[in-house]
Amino acid sequence: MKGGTNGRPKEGQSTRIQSINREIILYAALEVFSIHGFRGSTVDQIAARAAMSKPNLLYYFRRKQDIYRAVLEATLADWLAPLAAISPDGDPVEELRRYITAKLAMSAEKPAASRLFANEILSGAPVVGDFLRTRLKRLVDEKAGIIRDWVSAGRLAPVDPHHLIFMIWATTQHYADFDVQIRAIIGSQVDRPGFREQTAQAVLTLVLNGLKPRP
Amino acid sequence: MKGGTNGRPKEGQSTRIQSINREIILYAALEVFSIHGFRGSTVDQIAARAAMSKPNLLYYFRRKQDIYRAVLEATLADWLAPLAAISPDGDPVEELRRYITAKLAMSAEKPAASRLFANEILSGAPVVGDFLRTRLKRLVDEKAGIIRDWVSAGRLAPVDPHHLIFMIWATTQHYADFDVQIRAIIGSQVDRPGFREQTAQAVLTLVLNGLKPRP
Amino acid sequence: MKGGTNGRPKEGQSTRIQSINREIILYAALEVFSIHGFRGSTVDQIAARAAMSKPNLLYYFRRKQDIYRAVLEATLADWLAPLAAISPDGDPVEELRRYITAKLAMSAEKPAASRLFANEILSGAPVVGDFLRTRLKRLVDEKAGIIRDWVSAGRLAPVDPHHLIFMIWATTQHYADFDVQIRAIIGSQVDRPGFREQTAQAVLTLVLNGLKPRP
Amino acid sequence: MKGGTNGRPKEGQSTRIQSINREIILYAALEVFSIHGFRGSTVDQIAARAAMSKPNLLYYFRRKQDIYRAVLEATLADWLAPLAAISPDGDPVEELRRYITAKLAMSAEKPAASRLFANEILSGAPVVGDFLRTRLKRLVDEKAGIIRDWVSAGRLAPVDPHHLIFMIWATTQHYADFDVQIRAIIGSQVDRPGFREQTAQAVLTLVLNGLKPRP
DNA sequence: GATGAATGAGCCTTCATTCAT
DNA sequence: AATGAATGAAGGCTCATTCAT
Repeated sequence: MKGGTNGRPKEGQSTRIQSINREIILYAALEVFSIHGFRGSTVDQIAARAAMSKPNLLYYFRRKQDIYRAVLEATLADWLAPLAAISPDGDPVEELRRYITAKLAMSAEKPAASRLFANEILSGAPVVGDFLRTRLKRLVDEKAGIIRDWVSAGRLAPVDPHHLIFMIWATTQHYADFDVQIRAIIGSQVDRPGFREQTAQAVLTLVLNGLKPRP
Repeated sequence: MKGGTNGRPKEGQSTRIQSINREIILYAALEVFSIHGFRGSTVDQIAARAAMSKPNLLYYFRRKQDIYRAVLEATLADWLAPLAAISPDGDPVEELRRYITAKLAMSAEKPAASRLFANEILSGAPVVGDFLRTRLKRLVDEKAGIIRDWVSAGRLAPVDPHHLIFMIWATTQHYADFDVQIRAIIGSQVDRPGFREQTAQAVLTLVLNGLKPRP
Repeated sequence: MKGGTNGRPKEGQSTRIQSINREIILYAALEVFSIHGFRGSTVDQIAARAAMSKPNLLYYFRRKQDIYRAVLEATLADWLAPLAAISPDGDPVEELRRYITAKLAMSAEKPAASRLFANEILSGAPVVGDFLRTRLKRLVDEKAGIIRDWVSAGRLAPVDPHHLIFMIWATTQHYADFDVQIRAIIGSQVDRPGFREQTAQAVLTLVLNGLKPRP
Repeated sequence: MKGGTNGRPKEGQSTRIQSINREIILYAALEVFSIHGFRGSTVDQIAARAAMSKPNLLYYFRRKQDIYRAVLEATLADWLAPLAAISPDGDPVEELRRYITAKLAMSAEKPAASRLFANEILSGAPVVGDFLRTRLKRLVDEKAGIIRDWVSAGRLAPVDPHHLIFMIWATTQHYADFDVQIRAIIGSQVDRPGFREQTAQAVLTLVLNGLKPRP
């Protein structure tokens, strides 16, 4: 019997079925936590979504918190990737266009991840607080530096780099986090084929050119 | 000749102490619900914040749901006001500037209200769903029409009106909803005196002028 | 201010409005207790039926138990009267006929009283237990003696007096206590004008003559 | 692949320990409900009697109502059996003698069941109301028809069949429902060995022969 | 690797009762 | 004589977690 005295799966060594089940659980948990938040979600709900008995689920993750933490961590990596990709060597507008497009794609493809994160932050970031203050801050500050340089070089309009980043986050994530509201207002056209491209177009135009008509 | 079921305060007539306590409760509930969401909040927490015994709190609002609904409704009115104020007769840029400024002010002054709303939407809008599909949609569609006219007249750059409104919502509310994250990244300068104006400046510049340097 | 230092009404001295309100309360309490029993009834229900505020009701009867006790006691007197009226000097059949008729009349006119009593006994007679073991037992034993004498004298068929009394109680009270069941079976004819007389006729025939055809 | 909401035992399949515990609970619930009625009983009381923790009890029956309903239904079958056994082909007096004897036996052996039923009816039959109006009514009407035929054939004294049935119910159940009162009056002789037979003797004599001395 | 059974803690809500006016 | 306001003590039910198999 692998995995220690009580057969509970340790990370590192894991059979095929173990890692499969972990995936199933994490996926189910994401769906549930992203809607109801940590306290509003129940282990039962997650177990039901994972088509698994509750004790079996707790065999893989001993505590509700553990599942939550695992889902969040699995999400954070994806979260950082697009921002990390911004390079000081590219063309400023092109780099930002790519970043915005990537974030919008994530919102469309993994809305649950975005909502999970939003919920966590709204609750005061009890779990990812540390991450925000350390890794995220470092990364953001670094990229803000790049943007500042671009502005100094006259390659971007004079904007505060941090506010720019916040604005991009807000705008792109909004389409995932406030999906219900958007649907309530513009209806099912959200599900039409071209909607994503149209959205990207609108957001990019706005962020890059602004509202004032250019001569 | 009363004959009520429990001497619970009747709607319509209310004594001084009643309306005071109602206010206290709603204020406390806003604080609690805005952080933990509906399911994550407990009546105990609210009662504690209201410095009131739990049964006394339930003397004013029979059910947790009733409190939640009342807080939300009290919030929605404020919510609509700035958008409703956009007038077709004003200068487009000026009207939008005023709108954005007003929304940023609300985010700064009543962040809890914004978070409460965000939580409700994230949970699928179980309570305000109807409101979104009716009153909000009507109002947004009306204002979108105004913006469309401005664009047609060449007084605004060609933008999709709905996406513009979403973008403004996202950006302005972000400062309330993701406050914790913003603080984690740019630290306590959030609390410095001029921060609000500086934020407004940055957002307005971005939304109005865009990123690309203007010649 | 009559009635002592705190104005609570003492028995003995009472203003007109006080005794009126007491009556109203007792009447309302009878209706409620007779259906839901002591524990199943709430002061609220009684107050609502009495068209009175709860604190005002408790101004007259300090505790729920007090109301219950008062209603029961008010009922017991009526309860005993018909049995007490059985006289050793009358004709046996005539005396019993009168008794049965009187009990049936009470069932029809004051079904709630009968049900209240039934509920109390079903619950183990926590309040009237003493009464049963003392006053009621004395009275029943006395009347049983009379019946026994009648039997000895050959004026009644040889029956056990106690069982006879129980049977009369059971049969007559049944029409009040199990009213719902009777209605479910024989429907609304219960409310037809002649039903009471018809019932009396049937019960008397049975008790007096029995099932076997008489030659 | 279970995926249930809470690992609550499914109907249909049940392990040994499940059916044992269900029995224990139903038995305990019968004792409690029969004395205090539905509203007057607490899940705590039942759990205590069943020597089980409250949540464990609720693991088997999710709601207090479910337990109540289950106990009642388990009782109703027994309830109908003796009446259903009356056959048109037997001797009328003999059939009724058997019925009365059977009902008295049930009262003596399962007094709690009788009291449970009495409590339910007194409360207005909120749960068994439907049963009374359908299955019970059908059965009673059928048997009433048989009795009516017997009367027509001169094999029974002229009695109203429904009132006869009510009288038998009343009389036989009285010994269970009003046990406390009977004990208060005739004391502990209730527990003496021959009491049951003596009661049966008395009731049968009365119902069959009536009070008037036969020549 | 999986599940049925069990439980302590907590949460929403009701209710009898009291206090102050 | 009456009522609005307040509260402690349950009571029904849920839920994360553990135990045993």
